[in-house]
Amino acid sequence: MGSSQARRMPVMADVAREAGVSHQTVSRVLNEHPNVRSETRTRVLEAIDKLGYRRNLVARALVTKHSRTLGVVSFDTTLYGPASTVYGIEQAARAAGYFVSIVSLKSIDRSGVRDALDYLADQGVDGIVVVAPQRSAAQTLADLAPGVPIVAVEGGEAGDVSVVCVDQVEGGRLATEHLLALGHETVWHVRGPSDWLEAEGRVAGWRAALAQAGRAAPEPLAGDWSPRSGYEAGRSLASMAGVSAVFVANDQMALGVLRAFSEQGVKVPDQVSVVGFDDIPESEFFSPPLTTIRQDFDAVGRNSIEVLLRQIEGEGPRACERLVVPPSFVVRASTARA
Amino acid sequence: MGSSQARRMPVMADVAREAGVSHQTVSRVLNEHPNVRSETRTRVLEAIDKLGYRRNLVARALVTKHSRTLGVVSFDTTLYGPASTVYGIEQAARAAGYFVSIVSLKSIDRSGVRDALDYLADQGVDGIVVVAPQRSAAQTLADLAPGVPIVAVEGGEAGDVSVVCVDQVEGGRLATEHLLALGHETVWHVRGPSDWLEAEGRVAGWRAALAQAGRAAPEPLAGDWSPRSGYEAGRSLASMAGVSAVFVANDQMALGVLRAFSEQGVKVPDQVSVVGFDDIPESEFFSPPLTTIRQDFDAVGRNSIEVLLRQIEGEGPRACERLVVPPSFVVRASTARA
DNA sequence: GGGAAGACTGTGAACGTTAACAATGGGTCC
DNA sequence: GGACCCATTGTTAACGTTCACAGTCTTCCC
Repeated sequence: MGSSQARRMPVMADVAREAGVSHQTVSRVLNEHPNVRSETRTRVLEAIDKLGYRRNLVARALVTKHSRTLGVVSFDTTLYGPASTVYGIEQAARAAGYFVSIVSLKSIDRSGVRDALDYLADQGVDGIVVVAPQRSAAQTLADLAPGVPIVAVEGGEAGDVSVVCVDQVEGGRLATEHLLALGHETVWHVRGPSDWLEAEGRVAGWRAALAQAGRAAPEPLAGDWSPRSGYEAGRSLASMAGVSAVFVANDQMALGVLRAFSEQGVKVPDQVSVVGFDDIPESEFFSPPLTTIRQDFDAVGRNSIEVLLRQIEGEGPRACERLVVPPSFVVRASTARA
Repeated sequence: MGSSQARRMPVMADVAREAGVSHQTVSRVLNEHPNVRSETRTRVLEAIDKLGYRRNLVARALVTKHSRTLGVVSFDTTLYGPASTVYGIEQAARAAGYFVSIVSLKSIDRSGVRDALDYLADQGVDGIVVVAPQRSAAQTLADLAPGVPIVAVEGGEAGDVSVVCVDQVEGGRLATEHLLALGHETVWHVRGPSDWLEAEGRVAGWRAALAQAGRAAPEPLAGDWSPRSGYEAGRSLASMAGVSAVFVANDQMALGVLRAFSEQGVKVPDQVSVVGFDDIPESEFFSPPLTTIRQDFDAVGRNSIEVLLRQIEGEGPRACERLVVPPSFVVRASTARA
């Protein structure tokens, strides 16, 4: 207290003077260069401590050309899936000593993704993770400003860029096979928006399972991931005859379906079985507790950072990896024998 | 295609040469300095375009001492509240031309917050928003590395640092008064963890409303925000006599309470009325749809950036602001006349 | 026509770090 | 004992931008 603007932050030269060495020796101590006499090292360390010196990472980044910052582009981090993935990414990145700079897109159009990418590249990030599971986003990645490594999460086919994703097709298949195994004649599906690769994958898994069992696939009902859209789909389903099993593409919509059924007096699981997707923390406490497919978002986040760092730090030509995380099945009380 | 490593990025000097001016003139064009002949400006702009030049923000930050990056420290961005707040912050920051660097804490202890703050300060952020509504976090902010402006979201009393928050006490009061107005003798409360300021505020509002109406306040039941803890509290409440109205400190726990009541055959709202807090997207589709207190996380995010920027860009002594966002009341179907 | 004000442009020096290279000193090996 | 190596340290020059200041060229006024 006292001086209005504490005297200027000490720099490396100040530490050097204090310790009676050159600034380069200070730099060497900071960077753990092996060839520094241990007595010198302690002297420098003491000086650093005494002066309260902190290395200026901006200056460092300027000369090394590495910011130790990773960029994350995501769509609507308010949703549980993206939020969890970003969280996993952030944890993994920090553990690896990287900062995380984030851009949340409100809507995904080609130019939005491109802008976000440019924006992050300008800032000098060492690599970028794109959590944007829409087809439109995935395509944009192909023709990106080169030079900065990229990993796509849930990124579809991926011509040129590495991808980490959950096996959505397998998830859809698991859900459907479970319902079929319970003796249901066929399985209805409330799908996610058609622009989303995840939605497509789940539809594909559902179709495949039905086809394999030789059952007809009813027309899927369209949703937009929101509980409301699930509710509306639920009302439609409740009014239709012969619906005994529904696979809903995410837990939020499943909640809406459950609500609609409950309003219409349709008992779950007595009259209709319902399976969701995601396993959000709430699912276990739905009425009834929801049987669902769990995605390990944490693993996705961790893996994407691993792949990205391999690209950043690795030598040689950038191999384009594709890493698939398996989903798992969580049985609760919303499904029953037909 | 072709060169394995595209030739080095052009720098300002390259643009200058191309346009036949000095590097300083290029800088002036980039920074929209008024005294540049418009013909010169176009020439520079063309050169920039032709070369595909992009300004190096790291070098710029080194000399200006401003990174145009804001730090965000948050606790568990997987929860709806923090996620929404961070989202609002990010949108507002980007709109103001700032990058956002984020640190998500797994648990909040004094040293965790301090480390996060140091970490961000090292990176050279121009300001920090701390979304850490625990008392322990709030206290740490007081004795922080000075020099970098800070705003606390949901930060409690705040000796020295600006705070933006939702009026939790008012929220608790609204919920309780609503239930009292419906004719309930008293209102039970499932509270959040005691370390959280938000939990305290809601308890205080609930107590105040009961006291004002001259009613006795039953012992609150402890929860940890999770649906499971709500479920357990719900089981206790279901087994107790004379419970007709419950104010639950967040929607997730309210879901657990609803589930427990449903299992025990307690009808909501016929036998017991329930009010939640947050208004998460799911609440509208609970069984029954939940009456709750809505927090405008978006406004909180926007306001916190406004306050922070005022501190960063404003001249003069840093005024310590306190901005309170009012909660609003959402009536749905989980409450009824006693 | 002399001078001053202002518009426009250029030159050199920061900013704080790491990289590259040079210098010193002590030892080892033959 | 001289060549050579290695550990340790210092010196100088980048990195790519903005800032401070110094020009130059108009223009305008008396």
